[in-house]
Amino acid sequence: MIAHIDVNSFYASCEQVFRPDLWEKPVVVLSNNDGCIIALNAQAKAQGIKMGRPMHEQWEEVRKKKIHVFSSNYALYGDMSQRVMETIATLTPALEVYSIDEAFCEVPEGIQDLDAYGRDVHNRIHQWTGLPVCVGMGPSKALAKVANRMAKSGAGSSPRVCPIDSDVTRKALLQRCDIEDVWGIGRKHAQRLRQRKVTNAWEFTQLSDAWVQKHLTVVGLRLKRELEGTPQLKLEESPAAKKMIGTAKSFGHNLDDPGLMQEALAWYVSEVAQKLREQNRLACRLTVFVETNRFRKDRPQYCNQISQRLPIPTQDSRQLVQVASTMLDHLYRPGFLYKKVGVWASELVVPSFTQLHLFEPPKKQQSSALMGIMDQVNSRYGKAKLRVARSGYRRAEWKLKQEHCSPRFTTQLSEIMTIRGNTVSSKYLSHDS
DNA sequence: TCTGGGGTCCTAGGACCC
DNA sequence: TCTGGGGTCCTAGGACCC
Repeated sequence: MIAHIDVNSFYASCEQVFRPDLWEKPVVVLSNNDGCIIALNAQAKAQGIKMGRPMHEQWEEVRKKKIHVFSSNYALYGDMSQRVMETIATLTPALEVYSIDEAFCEVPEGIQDLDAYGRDVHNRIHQWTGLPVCVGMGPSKALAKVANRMAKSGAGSSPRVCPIDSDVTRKALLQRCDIEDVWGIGRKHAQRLRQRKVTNAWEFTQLSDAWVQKHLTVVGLRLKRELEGTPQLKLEESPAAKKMIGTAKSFGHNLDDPGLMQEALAWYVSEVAQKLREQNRLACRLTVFVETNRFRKDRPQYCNQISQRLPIPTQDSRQLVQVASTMLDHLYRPGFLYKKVGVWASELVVPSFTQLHLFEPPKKQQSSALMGIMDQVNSRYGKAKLRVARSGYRRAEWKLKQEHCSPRFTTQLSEIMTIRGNTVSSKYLSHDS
C-alpha cells in the first residue's frame, strides 16, 4: 500500500507558520519577478483569487480584499520541505521525495487501520513543522494521488485522510475525480478526453487500451493500469541523477543592452556550474537561448537558441561562461527588447568517465582546486561573493523583482524571529500585528 | 509597465550507415 | 514502368509534472 502526502498550499502555508498574525487570513505567493500568483491558501481561494493569473491584473483586487502577498522565498520553502520529509521518514520504511511539497511512501506492514495511520502522519507533521498535509492511500501511486485529491475535497473517510482499500471505494472515488485532476492528464489530453465524453477518472479506465496508447502514448497506458489498481510505477527512494541542469530567469526590466545580458548570462552560467560541481557532473553540451516578451504585441518578437558540444567536458565556471558568452554574441540581434536569457547544461557525465581530448592536455586539477576554493568561500561568506569577473557588477539593472520577500526564518541567523514575553515581535512583522 | 522556473519523457522525422 | 530493408542517432516539438 502506497501513501501520498502533500502539504496544503505549501508556499502559502510556509509563510503562515512564522506569522501567527496571518493564521486564517488569505495569503498568496508570487512567482519570480513577482509576476504571477503561484500559490494561494484556502482563504484566498474563497475570496475569488485565481492561481496563475498575472499580478498586474489583480493588484487592485488583492489590495481591496486585504490579501497578504509574498514574493517566493525558496530558502524558506526548501528548508521547510526538508523538515517535512525528515518527519515522514520517521513513519515509513521507504520514502520517495517527489517534489518540494509531496512524497510517496510505503505504508508499514501490519498496519490494519489505514485511517489511523493517515491521521498519525498528519498529526506528526503538523506538530513538528506547523504545516498542514493531506494523506491519500492506494495500491498504486496514481491511486494514492487520486485518494489525496479526494482527501483535500473532503470525500475521505476522515478530514484530510483518504484510503482506497477496496474495489468499491476505488470505483466510487474514481467517479468523483474529474479527468482534469488525474495525475498525468494535462490540459490537452483532458480536452481530447472530454471530446470522447470521458469526464472522470473512472470513465478513463473504461477506454480501450488501443485508443489510450494511440492518443496518450505508452505513458497514458501506464496510467490506466495504475488506476485499475495494477502498480506500474515503483517507489524511487534515491533521486535519479539529473539529465539537464539549467537556469533561465526573466529580467526585472526588459533589456536591449548586450553588456547587461552578458552579465546576467554569466551569473546564471555560474549558478549552473556550481550545481554541476555539487552533483559531481561535467557538462558535454551547453545551450543558450534568448527571448523577447511574447506578451508585447506592439514590439517585434525574437527568440532563438544555440546548442554546442563542448570540446572538453567541464564544470569550471570560467570555461562555461566563456563558451556561453560567445554563443550569446551570436544570438544577439539589435533592435529588440529582451525579456529573458537562459542556459542549459546537458549530456552530463561523471568525471571519471570523461573522454580526454587528443590535443589538449588536461588541466583538471588546477581547475577543480580553484573551483573548490570558490565554492568554499561562497558557502562561508554568501552566494557569489567570489565570482567570474564578467558577472554581476550592475546586477540591480537586470535582477528579478522581489518586493515582498519574507525573512529566511530558518536558514539565516540574522533573520530569525525574536520572541519577548507573550508578544511575537520581529522587525519584519507588519505594523498592525 | 507588469505575464515563473526547472525539469522529464515520448514520438516523429530526417540523416546517415551497410 | 519497375528504385530495399534494417537499423542507429540526432533534433525538434509536444505533452506532462511540481
